[in-house]
Amino acid sequence: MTGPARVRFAPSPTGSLHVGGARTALFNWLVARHTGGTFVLRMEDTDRERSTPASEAEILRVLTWLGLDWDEGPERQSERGEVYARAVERLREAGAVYPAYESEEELEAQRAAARADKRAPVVRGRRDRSPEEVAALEAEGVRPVWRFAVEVEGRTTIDDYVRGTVTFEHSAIEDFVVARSDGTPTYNLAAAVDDLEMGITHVIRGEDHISNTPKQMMVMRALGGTPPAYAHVPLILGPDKKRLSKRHGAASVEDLEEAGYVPRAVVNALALLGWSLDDKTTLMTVDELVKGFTVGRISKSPAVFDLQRLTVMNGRHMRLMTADEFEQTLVDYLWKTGYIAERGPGAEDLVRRSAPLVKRKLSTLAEYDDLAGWLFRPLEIEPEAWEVLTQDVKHSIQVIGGGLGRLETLEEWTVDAIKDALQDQLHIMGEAARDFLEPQRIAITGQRVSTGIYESLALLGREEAFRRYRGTLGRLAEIWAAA
RNA sequence: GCCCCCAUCGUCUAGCGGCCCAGGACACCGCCCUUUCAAGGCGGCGGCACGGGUUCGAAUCCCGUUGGGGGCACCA
Repeated sequence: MTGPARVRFAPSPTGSLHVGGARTALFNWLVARHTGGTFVLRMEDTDRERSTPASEAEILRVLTWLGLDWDEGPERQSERGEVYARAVERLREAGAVYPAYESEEELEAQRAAARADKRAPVVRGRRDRSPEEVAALEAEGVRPVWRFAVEVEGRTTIDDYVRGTVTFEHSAIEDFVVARSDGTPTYNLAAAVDDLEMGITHVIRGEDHISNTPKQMMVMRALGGTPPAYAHVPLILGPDKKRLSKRHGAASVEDLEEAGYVPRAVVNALALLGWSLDDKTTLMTVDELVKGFTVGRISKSPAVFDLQRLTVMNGRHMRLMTADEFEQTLVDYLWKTGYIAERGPGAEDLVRRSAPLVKRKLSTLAEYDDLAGWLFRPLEIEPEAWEVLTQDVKHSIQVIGGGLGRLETLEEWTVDAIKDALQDQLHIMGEAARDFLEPQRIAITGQRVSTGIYESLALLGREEAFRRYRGTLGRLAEIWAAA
């Protein structure tokens, strides 16, 4: 593949953007950017029943979130009725299509017969009706569909970038419908006409479309055009090896966004589903992907989508962000999910100040609350943490009291000063670090797992830290007294 | 039933006849580092679906079997 490519992403706006669709969009976008070409966005909304403006808006929003910008469009097939009508007219003049009046029952009978006969279930209408016969049917009010007259002999061969040469015998291809009885175009007509008219050079799409490809090629050729190059990419599967769908959990890009994944990680993970740069590279920036992406390295076999892999990659990408970038990403996410709003004034500031404490520890933005949630509420010791303290009440009181006593002597309240003081104190008391520091953590955060202890104390401020220390000591003292 | 495609560790993959008694990543299991959890470092476990060919030589080529996926609408 050399020179600037004109590629397109052509989703049907009938729902949110799926992981599989997103990857198709990404591959197309990468080819456009890699070759300095053009990325065209086209809405395949000829199905008026299922297509919705809301779905289209959501797809555009998600593509933007992923950073996949388009150069042309969105074109809408629903607005190109005349283009398709003209194409059908040309096909008619060329004798490539014919009006078919067969009833649903007749078609079903044809298919059933073929099946019983162990033949391909192809449907062919009668191409040789006399003008009188047609006139009679029309008089009865029967509206025909227009079918493509597939050559019965021969074959159509796709030269596919990922699959190599794929051949379809015409005998197994039915006379597919090109225009419905109400005059509207079908997918195979509209897609072929658009790919031709929009000057698409490379069609990169899911493997589920491969059996449509010979039909679309026939339409293009009947129209006097030359089909583009094709690359049919393998599908993305769920853990059960079935095509990825909603029932597998997070299957749409929107789900991933809500679950706290960042665009660059999603893009990286998506690119690596069915594509690889070499035998080693896994963590890649968008720029590196653009630079290294080629269709030639797309794999042939379907890939299982592994959320755990994405999660690891997400953590790595977040750690690679600058402090400011991460802070802003976190704040944006927590506003979007309502987290900050629910916590009222001052919450954003607290999130910003705690951002450095969680940057190295998060693998998704949604985990923020697990580590830092304690900052937003009065001390509240979780049961498992309380159990740790009450296993040896006396020891807990000594250690926490020792920590507090030492901290009270501090003149300046900084991370370094706090760290030095507590480290020194644990040595004086002859305690193992773990035995000494875990109670301190629980005393102020109420959690066994949280942001770092020194940083947490510093962030909390002297006064609030002491209040929490004393609160915990008080509760422990009550138990000690009762015992 | 018919047509098309695919087949390397649990998962994502490298491999396009000798560099491979198969390399990397995630997961898993140890160890190190360490204030918990992580992160990071080191090591381990683990795979060429099966059967025939072709070849001096096959994960790589051919055939078959098995398994998996996709398609078969006046849906896209």
